[in-house]
Amino acid sequence: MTGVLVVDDDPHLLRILKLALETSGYAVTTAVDGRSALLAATQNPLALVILDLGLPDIDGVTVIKELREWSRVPVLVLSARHTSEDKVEALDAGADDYLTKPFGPDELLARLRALLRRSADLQPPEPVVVTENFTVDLAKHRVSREGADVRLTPIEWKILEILVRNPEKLITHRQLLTDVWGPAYAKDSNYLRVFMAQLRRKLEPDTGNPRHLLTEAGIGYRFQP
Amino acid sequence: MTGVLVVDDDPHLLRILKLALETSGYAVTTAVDGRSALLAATQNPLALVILDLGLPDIDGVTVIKELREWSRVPVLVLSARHTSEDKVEALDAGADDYLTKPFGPDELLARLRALLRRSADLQPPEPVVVTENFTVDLAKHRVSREGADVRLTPIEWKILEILVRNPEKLITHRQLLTDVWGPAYAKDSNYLRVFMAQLRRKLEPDTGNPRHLLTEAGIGYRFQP
DNA sequence: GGCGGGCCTAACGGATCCTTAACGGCAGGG
DNA sequence: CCCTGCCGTTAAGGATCCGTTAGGCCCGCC
Repeated sequence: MTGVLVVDDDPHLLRILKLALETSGYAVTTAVDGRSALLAATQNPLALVILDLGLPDIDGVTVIKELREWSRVPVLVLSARHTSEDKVEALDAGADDYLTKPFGPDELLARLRALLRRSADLQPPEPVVVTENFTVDLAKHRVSREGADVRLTPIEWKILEILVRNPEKLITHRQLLTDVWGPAYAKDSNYLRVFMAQLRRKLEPDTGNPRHLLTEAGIGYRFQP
Repeated sequence: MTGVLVVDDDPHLLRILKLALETSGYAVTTAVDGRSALLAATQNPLALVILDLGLPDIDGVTVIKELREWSRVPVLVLSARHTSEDKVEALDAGADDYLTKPFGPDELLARLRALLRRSADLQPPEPVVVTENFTVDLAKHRVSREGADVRLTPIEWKILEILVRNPEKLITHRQLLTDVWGPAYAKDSNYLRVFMAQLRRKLEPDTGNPRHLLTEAGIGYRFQP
């Protein structure tokens, strides 16, 4: 079964789309805003995303950019805005097609078939770790948050890399110190605390209550995806 | 070089399209009817076809179907007909996108980029890399800026080539040094800084604020298309 | 031999980054 | 209640790294 995610804040249109798609044989999941759309995209195996640009919480283009940081799923954009600038912006952000409202259901389904046909035969694995707040691309050595690149210093990156490569696993102070600074610096100092504070300031939404870079008192740190 | 075939029976529109595409860095071949279009498609290595449906000899949809019997090249359809039936027919015949006249050149180029981006996943890495400021032709060993060729020394080219072949990926100093000068020269000196300055002076519009040849302090460099 | 292009070295201002120290919050134990 | 670890945060110094320029060396070419 082909999974399709439909994102629209209009419940009426959402119901119509869901019905039309399901009668055409697709498995449909829905979302009503950008936040929940990105979350749903991480949890379901999707073959295509239909995205309305006019969302209540996040700008639709931002949703595309964030999605594109870790996924290549085809994105078909729906929008009431029909200027060239809007279309160019969405397409260059990573969308695959742009359909202006009002549209006929036949055309939507045809464009959907075209996209699915084109992307039917590719699925390369991606060395990208993603959380709801930031994404880490190990291969490209790059970390971004809310669509924007985050600049990390060499030591910050090294620490983050070690933690991210061992999700949910507890890494001791000693291991981090020797891996980053070398065996000579294995004795505890407060380098680590300083850099963890830096990392959290750059990546965590609430520095006081970290959600992904957790500390295990007296032992070490842990990365929670 | 990214080859694009443009098929249209209106010589005026054809000339406009050809010019717009060439200034964007594509290699354009043209055809004025369906017969010659199918012939041209067999003879040139193409990355994309832009096809006007209103041709004098063969019906456009038939052209798509015939083309699809042996080629998977992305097809972007132009047409004055804007009914759902026309779009569905063309898309289901094998077209990848359907753009109704009149259209803005910006939108056409954006949709073209979207199609090329999608189909680039299957093919080996592109022989031509284009940025808004300069283009690099890996195959022909040439780089041009604002239409004019840029003279690069052998070492400058080697550095640029390595960076461009790994878009957005961070390349460490060590890797650049060993790849360009050999393993013996892996120890840091400042050749690299000198040559990066040279490259930026030749390619970047604002040397002080590089937009494509980015430096990652303490680690290496990154090419941003 | 003169000449020019390409490559390496040296040096300096400026930006970035690492280290260190100091302070406050928090919990547990005396 | 105070004392003591442990952690998080901030700020400032000094060290390191980067970009840039200038000059000298080497080699091929006129």
